[in-house]
Amino acid sequence: MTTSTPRTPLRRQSKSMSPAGAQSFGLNFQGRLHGALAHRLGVDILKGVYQPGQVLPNEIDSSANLDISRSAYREAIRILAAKGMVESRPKAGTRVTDRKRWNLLDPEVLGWMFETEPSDDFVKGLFELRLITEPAAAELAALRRTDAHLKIMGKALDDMDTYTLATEAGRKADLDFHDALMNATNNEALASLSHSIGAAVAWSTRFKQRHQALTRDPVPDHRRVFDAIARQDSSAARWCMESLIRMALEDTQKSMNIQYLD
Amino acid sequence: MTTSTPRTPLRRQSKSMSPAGAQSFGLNFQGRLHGALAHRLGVDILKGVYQPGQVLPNEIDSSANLDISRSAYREAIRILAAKGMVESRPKAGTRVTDRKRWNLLDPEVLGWMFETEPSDDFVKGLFELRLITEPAAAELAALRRTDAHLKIMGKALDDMDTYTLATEAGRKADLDFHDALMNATNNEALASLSHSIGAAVAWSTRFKQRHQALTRDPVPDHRRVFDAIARQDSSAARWCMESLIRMALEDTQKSMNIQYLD
DNA sequence: CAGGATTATAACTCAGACAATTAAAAGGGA
DNA sequence: TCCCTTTTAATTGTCTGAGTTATAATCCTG
Repeated sequence: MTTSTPRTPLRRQSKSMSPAGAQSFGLNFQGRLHGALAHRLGVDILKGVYQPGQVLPNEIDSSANLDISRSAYREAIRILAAKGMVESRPKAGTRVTDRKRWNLLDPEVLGWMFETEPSDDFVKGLFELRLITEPAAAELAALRRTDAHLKIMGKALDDMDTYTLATEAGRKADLDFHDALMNATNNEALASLSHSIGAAVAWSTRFKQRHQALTRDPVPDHRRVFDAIARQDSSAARWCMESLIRMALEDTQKSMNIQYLD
Repeated sequence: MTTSTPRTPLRRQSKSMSPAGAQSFGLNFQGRLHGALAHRLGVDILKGVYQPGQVLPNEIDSSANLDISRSAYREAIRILAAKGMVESRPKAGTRVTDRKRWNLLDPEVLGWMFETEPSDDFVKGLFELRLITEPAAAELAALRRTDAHLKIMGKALDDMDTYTLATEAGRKADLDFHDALMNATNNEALASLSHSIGAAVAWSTRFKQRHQALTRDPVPDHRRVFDAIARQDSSAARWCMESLIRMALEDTQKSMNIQYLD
């Protein structure tokens, strides 16, 4: 019943059979042992393998079972603690904190979330949040954007057109667009939030792409937002962004329903 | 020019002069060495003592200078890396990441931010974000709240009345109110965001309190929001929340000597 | 039964060594 | 000269084993 199953080996198998390229572009540097373990534990906590309130086995046993050093184990725990997911005290051990204290909007945590199939409710909530913040952001961007912002957004838009969301380059262009928009709002906090959500959306997009090859072309929607911002029409920017997100939500829901039918 | 000045001693001075109570309720467990160091480095990075792109002195030297072990130092760095503030690679060292990658909405980072006087722009941005999310949240809460939520919010409101924002208990009641409201939205992501912002607002409230003893009584404003949510009047809830935040913003701006009022 | 001393257990800190990674320099061939 | 490969060296990463400190739980005393 414990975590006896080794699953993926956590550490690179000595120096035999190097898979070379594999997936070179790993966003999360989990090439380090502590990172890999934090990743695994984080996903397990999100999946409910370890539940809030539960105390993990102590350092000595855990590190021994995982066949890694205590240092590496401790550093992994430190990472999770920094994200509000565990809390450790002498004598009491390390326990999973209450769900409400988890930093769900941490980009890495969001990534872990989309590692496995996130709950329908969560995805819905995420889009709801997006529907609250991004139209407002578009409105602010329309009022405050400079020509430099416009230039970057235009470039990103073109890239989205040439590559598509099916490619990594295309998804990056999508992110660039939204990032530039956020910078245009001249609001760091808002930008930070949207950066996180954007990452999550990128994950879900990838998800979508995997299960449903053909989706609507997103570029026209984006261009409408762009045009509104370019002519500083704040209310149009808001409205176009809202509609863009609703489209994406629709697509995502469709692809997730399909997913459930499998 | 380097960080030679020892400042606060980072580690408890052996076992002499224990200040006993001091501030017992420390939210951040920085009683641990790695936590204390992460705190200090985090604040320094936010203050610009270490700038984005700059590489920190290597582990060996740093830990030696600070007179702590490499383990403790490394765990501190792990914490900062988890919050997106630094990034370390073999041979290249540990460098402060680009500001855009910092998890500014991490509750701990926000706390560090308010440790020193945060920039006017940042506070303004935070309120702007609050002005976007919280009214929307109030609206959702009005639609989805249960009697259990109402009960908690009512209790918090009473507590806010008896204690005031001048006391820790009063600020906690304020947090409780907002937390309950967020739970009522039935949206985890939104709740997580507001939890972070709430913490920041609590810090700024404390700030406000320090510089300007007499502020408007916030309870009536809160009660209007509560009433609207109780009778499931979503648009009223939105409006009342918006006005509540504008009031708070006004007070904060006054206490911070911010020049540009709208 | 309350409150203070005791104990056992866990995290915490330390020191020193070795391994793995990789940026940068050195070298070699066209 | 330029590009590609090899070597080097600096830094983080990992490991081991030991001692220290905080504290939850227990025991003891009044």
